[in-house]
Amino acid sequence: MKEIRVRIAPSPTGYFHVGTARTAIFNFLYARAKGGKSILRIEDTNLEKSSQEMVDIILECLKWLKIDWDEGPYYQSKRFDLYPPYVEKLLKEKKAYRCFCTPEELDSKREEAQKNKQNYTYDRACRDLSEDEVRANLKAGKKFTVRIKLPTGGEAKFTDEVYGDLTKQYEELDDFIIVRTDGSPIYNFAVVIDDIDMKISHIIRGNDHIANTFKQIEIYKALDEPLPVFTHLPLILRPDRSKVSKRKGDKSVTEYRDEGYLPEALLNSLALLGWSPKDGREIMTMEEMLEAFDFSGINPNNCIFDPVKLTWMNSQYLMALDNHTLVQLIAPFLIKDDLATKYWIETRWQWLMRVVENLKERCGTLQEFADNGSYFFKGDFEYDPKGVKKRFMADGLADKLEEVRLEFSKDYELKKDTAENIVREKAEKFGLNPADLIHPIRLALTGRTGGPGLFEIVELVGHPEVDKRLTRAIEYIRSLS
RNA sequence: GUCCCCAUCGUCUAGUGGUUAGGACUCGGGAUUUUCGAUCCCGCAACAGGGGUUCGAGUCCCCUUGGGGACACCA
Repeated sequence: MKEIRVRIAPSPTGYFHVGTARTAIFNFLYARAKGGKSILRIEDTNLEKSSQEMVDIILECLKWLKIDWDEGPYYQSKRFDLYPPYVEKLLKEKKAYRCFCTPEELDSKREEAQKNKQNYTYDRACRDLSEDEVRANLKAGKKFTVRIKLPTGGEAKFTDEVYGDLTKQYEELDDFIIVRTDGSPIYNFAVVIDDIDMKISHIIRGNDHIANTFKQIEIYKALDEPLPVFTHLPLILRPDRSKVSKRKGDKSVTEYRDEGYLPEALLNSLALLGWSPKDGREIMTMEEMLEAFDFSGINPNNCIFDPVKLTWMNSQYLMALDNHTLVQLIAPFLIKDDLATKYWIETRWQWLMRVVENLKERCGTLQEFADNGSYFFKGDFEYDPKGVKKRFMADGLADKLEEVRLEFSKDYELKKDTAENIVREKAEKFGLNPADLIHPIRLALTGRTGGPGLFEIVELVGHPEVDKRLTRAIEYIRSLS
């Protein structure tokens, strides 16, 4: 049996969006699941926009998602010498021809067609030039492109793994250009030659390439090359059902990363767009996905990526992480938000692991550890106004808190059990429910109305700081009346 | 405009002629908890419309509608 070879072929224009990532994931999964090879090829054919910087982003994102490849990265732009022999062959066999039409001529014809609401196709003006005419034009130094010669009737067809039999009338296709005036290959041509050269057996890409596929199979045919297996994936659309784009503010993979999503969660979410395992599992490791992966399970309709579900999935992954890893992962966020320094984090690792333990089931992203737990690092927060109304207004609260503070200050260790005993005893003494004391203390210690258990917070924030924060709150409450 | 494709809860989906149309996220309710969250339980919510075919259509065919994509010497 023929070796299975797929390619991951991003183009370094724009940015690395979730659609590109999803296509990469499916290629990767297919190659791995079937014991094939994956090839990374950067499609940077003659585009001023493509830069090393954009290429680096692609590489970075793939690595972050842990999608690796067996060969490459190859750069299309560095393979220009690969194409001429194929062009020669097509020309010699009269399966392609030189076109001397100028861009201006073509543009005006296209405009004309559009004005008349006609569908524009190239009029094949140069298709049947005699050899003498061609020679004369060449001698006169006329610039030319190379166009492929397509049948003028009948239908082009191929079988897609997801969409089934696809057909298109040849009248709808024109003798499209394969080589530019400057000798460089057009995308559709370069892709086919590269795929042939790299012995790609399966082409897996977005369904926005279906129209290209009709053109590309003509090149394979003209070259007498066997067709690869085509698999077109449904597209990922924006919530308004239009195409994902940078301009409209759609997030790139790097943005998801920077907001604190885990690569495993993003990958898992993306793999579940258009595909689902037979048993309906959702949270799956790469190994589980590989085991269950099967193209017959691909749903042909386009879909919308739901960031809310991604956050849910991310939180599931977050909760499953061990505390050590979690501290490692949140460290950059703490530093970025100026909550801690690298050195400080290193010295307080054990303590951070306990903090993280208390925060992990309350966070959807890594960023939220910094957001929701900022009071573990800084005491100069504002009190939540709603909380103040609800929790700081009880009669005589300041005096009661002062008593708690004094009792707390007697024990320098201030473990959570001690703190809990003190609060409960005081509540009983005051004739209050423990909650009536717990909530104001939480607000005093964190500025917030929710969060981890109060006594865990007391222990983690620690004695002198707890005292300081209670003092500040007591003063604040007194200033209210 | 032309061509191609698609159509099950708001979203992601299961379903391949006979199902109370299932699951997940979101949302609502309950249990639990010092709060929030997590967890568990319950609930709201869909076969776009119309014709066929068939004893029987979410499932097959046609039309309509809706949506998407492609129409470059871009990739």
